[in-house]
Amino acid sequence: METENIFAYTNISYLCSMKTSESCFSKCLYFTSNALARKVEKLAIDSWKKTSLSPSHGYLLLMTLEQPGVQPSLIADHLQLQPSTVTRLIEKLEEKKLVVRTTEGKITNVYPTPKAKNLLPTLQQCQAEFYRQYIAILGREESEVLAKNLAHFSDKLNP
Amino acid sequence: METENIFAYTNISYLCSMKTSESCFSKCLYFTSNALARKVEKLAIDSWKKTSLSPSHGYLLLMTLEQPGVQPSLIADHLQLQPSTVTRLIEKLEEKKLVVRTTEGKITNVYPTPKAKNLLPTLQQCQAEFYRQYIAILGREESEVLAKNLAHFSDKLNP
DNA sequence: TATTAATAATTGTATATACAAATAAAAACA
DNA sequence: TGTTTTTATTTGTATATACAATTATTAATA
Repeated sequence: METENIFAYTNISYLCSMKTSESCFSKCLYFTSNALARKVEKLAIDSWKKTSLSPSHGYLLLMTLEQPGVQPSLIADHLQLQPSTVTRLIEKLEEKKLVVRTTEGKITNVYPTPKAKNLLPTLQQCQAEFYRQYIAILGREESEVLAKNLAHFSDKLNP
Repeated sequence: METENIFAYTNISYLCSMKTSESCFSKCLYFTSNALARKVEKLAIDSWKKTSLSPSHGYLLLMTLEQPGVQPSLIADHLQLQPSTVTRLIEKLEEKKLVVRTTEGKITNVYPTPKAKNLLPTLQQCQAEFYRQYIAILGREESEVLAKNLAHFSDKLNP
């Protein structure tokens, strides 16, 4: 396949004179996707701060509350994380006495503790707060379209 | 501000029956942006494998080749990474004898070594290869629009 | 039924990244 | 000129994440 290098025009003075937003890197999916993810992450971390949980932990905990006994493999699937990562997240929630695990054969089930159940409203608040925040900045319609787009392109890049 | 919770409809059976791509999380920027970034990252890692450098290291090294003496702060700016992260990346490249640092006062300059200069064609190849790969999967036009979009929304989420 | 293959989860190890604090130098300013 | 503020960089520390290998269990199959 023929492809010119979009970065071929880069040279010292050019790069030097650019603002970040016009950098050649801003045309590159590697940087744009990472930068966006990090900024969204930051927003999410802020929103979840009052629970002293990271967004991943928060969402995982929500999953166990919505679906007590949920299996790590399903969690990994929905949160789009590796099984090993999910194990680590669960371990931490277990330490905090927010979930318990039971294992039967090769199947593990994750259940929320009463402490987690009490936390549910706060968790939902955090989730809503996060949503509200990015909506406020990006716009409702735009946010929805963006998320849809990201999901679409993400799917195309499978696995 | 009034905002209904887009996730409010989630419940056990619903979540259970969904394919990942229709999960409520696929409407959430947190997951969509992270998932995309990770998949793009994976593609990039593959493309850069032949240099045994991570994409970040590769791009940083390219910057020093395009602009010998470039300062960490400018690198951080263009690569959209924290200064501390850039320091760590440079340290590693220094270990590999690919860059050298000189410090005068508070200013540090990063220069590519001859070894790095020899590597330039390979680096450019990797960059082009990465570009070619995602173009092949996502389409040229689509990729460009996507990157532009990501940069746009990323900007809006500043700082 | 016995063997093989697939699946679920975990553990060991490595990575990139960030934040906050520290250091040091330069610039602003009073 | 002396003091304060800003800037550039680095260090210490913590995090999330991943990959590869391992364990254990279940399912498939010959």
